[in-house]
Parts: sequence; C-alpha cells; structure tokens
Amino acid sequence: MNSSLLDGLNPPQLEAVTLPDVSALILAGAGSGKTRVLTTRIAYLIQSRRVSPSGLLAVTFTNKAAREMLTRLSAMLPINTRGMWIGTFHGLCNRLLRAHHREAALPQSFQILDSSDQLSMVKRVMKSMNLDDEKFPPRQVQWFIANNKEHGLRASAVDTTDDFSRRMNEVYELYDQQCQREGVVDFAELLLRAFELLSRNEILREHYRARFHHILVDEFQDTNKLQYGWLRLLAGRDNFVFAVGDDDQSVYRFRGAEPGNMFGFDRDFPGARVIKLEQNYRSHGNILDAANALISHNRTRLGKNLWTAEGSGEQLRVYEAPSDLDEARYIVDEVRNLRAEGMRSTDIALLYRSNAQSRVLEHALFGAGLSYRVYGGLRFFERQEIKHALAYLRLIANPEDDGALLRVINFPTRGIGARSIESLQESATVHGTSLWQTACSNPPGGKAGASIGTFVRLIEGLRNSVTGLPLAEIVEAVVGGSTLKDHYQTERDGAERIENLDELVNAAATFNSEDLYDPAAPDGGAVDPNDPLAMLNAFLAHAALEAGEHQAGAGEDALQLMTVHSSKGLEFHAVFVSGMEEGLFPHENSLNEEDGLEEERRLMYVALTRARRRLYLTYAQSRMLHGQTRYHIRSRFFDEIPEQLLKRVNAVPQRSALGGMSSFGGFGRSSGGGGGNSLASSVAASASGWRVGQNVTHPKFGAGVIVNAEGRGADARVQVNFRDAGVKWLALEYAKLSAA
DNA sequence: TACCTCCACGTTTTT
DNA sequence: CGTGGAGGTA
Repeated sequence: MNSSLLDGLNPPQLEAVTLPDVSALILAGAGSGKTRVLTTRIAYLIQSRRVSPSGLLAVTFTNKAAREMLTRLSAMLPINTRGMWIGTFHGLCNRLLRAHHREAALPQSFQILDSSDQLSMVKRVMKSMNLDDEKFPPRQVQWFIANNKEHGLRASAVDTTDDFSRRMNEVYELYDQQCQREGVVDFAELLLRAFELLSRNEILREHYRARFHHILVDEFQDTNKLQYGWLRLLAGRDNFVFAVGDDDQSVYRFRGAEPGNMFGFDRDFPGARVIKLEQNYRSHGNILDAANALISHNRTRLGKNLWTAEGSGEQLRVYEAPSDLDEARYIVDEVRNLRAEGMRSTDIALLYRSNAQSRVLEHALFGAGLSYRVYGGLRFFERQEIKHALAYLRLIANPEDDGALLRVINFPTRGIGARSIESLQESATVHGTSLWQTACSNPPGGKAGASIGTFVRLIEGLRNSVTGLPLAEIVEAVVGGSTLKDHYQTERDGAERIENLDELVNAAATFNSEDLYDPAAPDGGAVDPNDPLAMLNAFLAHAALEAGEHQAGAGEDALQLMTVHSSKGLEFHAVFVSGMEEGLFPHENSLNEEDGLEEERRLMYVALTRARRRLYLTYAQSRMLHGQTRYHIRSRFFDEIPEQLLKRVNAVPQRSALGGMSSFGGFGRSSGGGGGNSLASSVAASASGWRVGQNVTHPKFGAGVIVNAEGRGADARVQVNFRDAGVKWLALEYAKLSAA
C-alpha cells in the first residue's frame, strides 16, 4: 500500500514526500510534479505517519487547485476528505470567521464583497465625504485599502506621508467602519480579520496550533505579506510548513505577491530544508533549454535548472509577420496543419501578453471556422442579472447590507429615483441606521415614501415566504418574486439572462453542502445542510469566493486562447506565443517599474514552459494598437535564447536595427509561410539594414519614420514619413539617411 | 427614466 | 479601434 503511494517518484520527489517533521521549501520547477508531491505528501503523512486528516491544513491560491488536490487525494486514499481543511486562503479564513464570528466581531450572516462590490462601497463612502473623485480616483482608493490590508495595516497604522495618502486613509477608516456597520467584509478583510482573530485570541490560536501540525502551501511564490504572516502565526514554533513554489514563476508581484517570502524562508523557519525538483516531465529538451537560457538572465533567483530525460525534440519555430493580421493568418494556417496531423484543438494554446491581442486572433479563427474558447471573460457570478438576484438574497440574509439594498431598491425600476435614494441615505446618516431600517421606520414622505414602502413589503414578503425552505427553493422563490425574470422578458437580449437566472437556481440545487458539512468536525465551522439560513450564507459566500468558471461551453474540442498569466499551471501539446515584440512583451510599462523586466522575463518563462512538444514564437512588424498602426521591433527575449534552438520558419534574414548582427544571422533557409507584398517589403528593408518602423533622419527632410520599403540591392527604396516634410520615397543608394 | 452621444482610456488578475 | 462611463436631452 505504502510503496504504491511512493512508486514512481524520483529521488528528490521521494525525499520531499517522506521528509521527517521539519519545515521545508520545495523549489518545484515547471512540470516537475509539484501537485503530485504535495498531494502525495499529504497522503504519506496520513497513511505512514498516522497524522489525522484533521491535523492537516493545506492551502492553495485558487479554488481550482484546491479541488484538484482533493480529487487526487481521494483517489489515493480511502478517506473522507470532507473534514479536511483544504482550500484557498480566503476560503479557509471564511470558514474560520464563520466558526468564530462572535470572537471576530462579525454577525453570523456576514456577507463577502467582491471587487466590484468593494468599489461601489468605496464610491459610496467617498460621496458621503464629498471627496472629489477626479482627484481621488475610486479605483486607486480601492487599491490603497486592499494594499494596506494585505500588508496587515489598519487605517490607524498606516504611515501617511502626504496629504493625498492622508485623505485616502480617511476613506479607508470610514470604509472599514461602514463595512462593520453593514456586516460585510471584502476579500482582504477575510484574511486580515482572521489574522487579527488568531493574534489577539490566545485560546483560539493555541487551539488551532495544537490541531494543525502540518501546514502545506501551494504556489508559495504568490503569497502576499499577510498570507505569509497568517502562515507563520498558525505555525508558531512547533508546527511544520511544507511550502511548494517556484520563484521563477512569480508573475503576480503587481498584485501584492511577495516572492521574497521564499527568499526569507529559512530565516523565518530555522532548520528548514530546501529541496529542488528540477526534472521536468512535460517538455522536450529544446524547449527547456530555451526556458533555462532565458531565465538565467534574471539576477534575483534562487537558482534552478530544469532538465528532462526526453530527447531534444524540435526547435522553437519563430515567425516574423509583416503585420498582426499576417501573424494571425499564419497561426490559423499552422493550427490547420496541426489539426490535419491529428492534434486536438484543446491541446493547442494561443497565448498573448494582454487581452486586447485576442481580437485579431479571434477574428482570424472565426473567419476560418475554427472553434476556440477565450479564457478570462465575464464569470457566472459576476453577471449583472446574477449579482442582482444575489443582492435580493443577501438582503434577506442580512438586511443591514446597504450595498445589496442599493443594488436592487430600484431594479427592476419601481419609481424610486436618485432623489428618493438620496433622501433615504440622508435620513440613514442622521439616524445612524442602515438603509433598510430607515426605509422601514423613517421613510421619506410622499410618493417616494410610498414606493419605498412597496419595496419594503416586497422584501419582507419574500423573507417570510422562504423561511424554513431548502436553499434551492429559497433561490427559486426570490428569483421569481423579485420580478427580475419578468423584467428581462421585456429586454431585447434578456433571454440569455433568464437562462442564467434559471442556472442560478440549478446551482443552488446542486450546491454541495457535503463539502462543507462534517458532523465529526471538532470545531463549529461546519455548515448544517438542514439549517436553511446557514446554507444560504454558505451559498452566498461560495458565490463571492468562487465566481465560477469563466464561461460555459467547456468540454468541446476548441482552441485555448488566454493570456500568459492565465496559462500558468496549464500545459499543451503545442503553444503559440504571439506578439513577441518590444513594448508588448516585455510590456513597455514594465520597463519603468522596479524589477519590471525580470517579472516580464518570468512571464516569458511561464509561456515557454507551457509547451510539451511544439512551440511557436511569433511577432509582427506592424500592429494595430489603440486605433493606430505601431511599429515594434522583435522582443529582446529572442536574444536571450540560444540561436541553435530557434528555427525561423519564414526565413527573413535580418540584421538588427542597431546595426549589429542579430541572433538570426545564421538563418537563410527558405520555407513556407504566409505573407505577400508587405513581406517582400520587409525583406528588402531589413536586408539593407533598415526596417519598417525605424526612426531616421535625413539631411534635408529632418526626422521621420520608415513606413514601407520595396526592391532590393541597388533598387531598394524606403518610404519615410517625415515629421515636417510629409511622406516620401527615397532610394537607399542615394539618400543620405541615418538612424535616429 | 431611458436612451444617446461624446469622451477618455487602453498590462497582467484571484479571492 | 473598441469599450465603458458619464452627462445631457427627450
């Protein structure tokens, strides 16, 4: 039994899985069996080391990762995973706070704000302060609040240095007060509140410390300061943290991730072991060599080199397109070829640095009749109609939730306009009560008051009618009774919204209380499926914490389109990385940021290591961006990959723009590939040392940029758009052009 | 209240 | 170019 568990592990994997009681940092390279090691470690602890499943805490970054861990674990062990604390940081903190809501000073039915709810709340608070949202962009204030919370800082602890941040901090303070009044918490608050609860409350802290001797963390490089503090707090001196991560795949620094948590691990956990998993089971050698070479240009690294027992495989295919349209056309052609060879579409990924780049690709794919799926769109629980229905439900669960009330008090419209709402808010401020209480006891007079009375009776009627009903019937009654469906019936594209509302009822019906309910759990964190209110709260928390798969329509054989960020953790047989241009990838904004280029390089490393067998890197000389054609040179990342690993498939010999020989100098073989006249132009221009998009100066015409080229050798001519002199064709042999 | 037009903006994003 | 938000008008 035990041996089968460990069968097939390589020596470092085996060492990691069977470590004694110590803290450990597992540096797991891309495709090195990270998830396998993590889950096998859990299984090993339970089976061989007789650790009780309830004595383990495993924390991930995403719900998907948590689900996968649970699935794999139940396949490995004949145990009930229900009582186990495996989940996301936010999910586990929610669980903790529900179980100890009194100690955490929260109402039992506290609700969770997602980012858009949080933004509305910020706007509302700023409005009450009469803060100019021109001068203080709400998004920036929202970021300020979240960022401070993620550093463990309450408003009272924020060190404000200037008037601007002092003012934002005032919003922060009032925002927190308002959340507290309403009984709502934002995402960062879940973590901070749980952290403070355990810091302050010694009894609880010791209870959980005594319980969780083993704490396992996935994607450790993505943890922020607060999450790290939370881990350390729970670990105390006597427990063991098993952290798995890859500093080379840290690409969320912009969102608060502190890869530095990895670098300080052995300082904070004295005696911690460090194990590197460097054998890659995913990619062929050339792909890994390219990735290794690229990432070696980063200075801030723990240091790791992937290797594979497989052969070198193919070279990386590099395609230079005259334009983004040609690039898309080439990709479509190649996809067709791959499919003709029998590759499934789902095994092919089209990656890009930023979402805006998907449009051209989608257009080309659509035109070619190839089915594709774009990741990163609007998610189920974020849809307008779903948020509305959830707001009705939230209001029933917790009437103090002003945000929920404001969302639906006049949706569908019932004659409560901006003025009525404003006077309601004023009255609430005067009386120091929630909007709901004000609407009940101190409604404004006149017609507005009458409409508000109708709304109050609607909500009360709904609340009474669903008391004691099972979850699905509650949701069904509210979706129906709210007249949301009737409203969408009259809308032009309301049919899909109605479908989604029906889908919400289904989601409630299949909402799995089993995952949450463990009768044997020693703490009170379990949700009793027979307690309708508890189930409703759990469902609403689920809606906020797990916004749902991006889109339906999964399952069918479709190409996978996504940003490089979204591709982290996935793998594909063939991968196209498009838009490999300076300014796009690395993104121009990153160049001004501290460590920005290194993060871009890590991102590129992620992109390269997604591919198992075939990897395409494509770029375009010209690209439509923000409504105008822009000219970029190919990404510097090409220069960081050894030449012999690259194969230029459209054989454009090219000298670099700055005059030196490019890393492609040795390629001259001609093969297929799209392109038309403009391709010929690019050949002409680049062969002569000039390229489209290059800035030049002319002794007579002054400064300009090359916009086109034709001919070769003595006939080569370039078209230059001069700042002052307009567009002119110049023969290269005679014109005294120089690079600017 | 609803619709329309104009303007600003444009990296990555989970919970 | 395309979108989303804001503000103005019917």
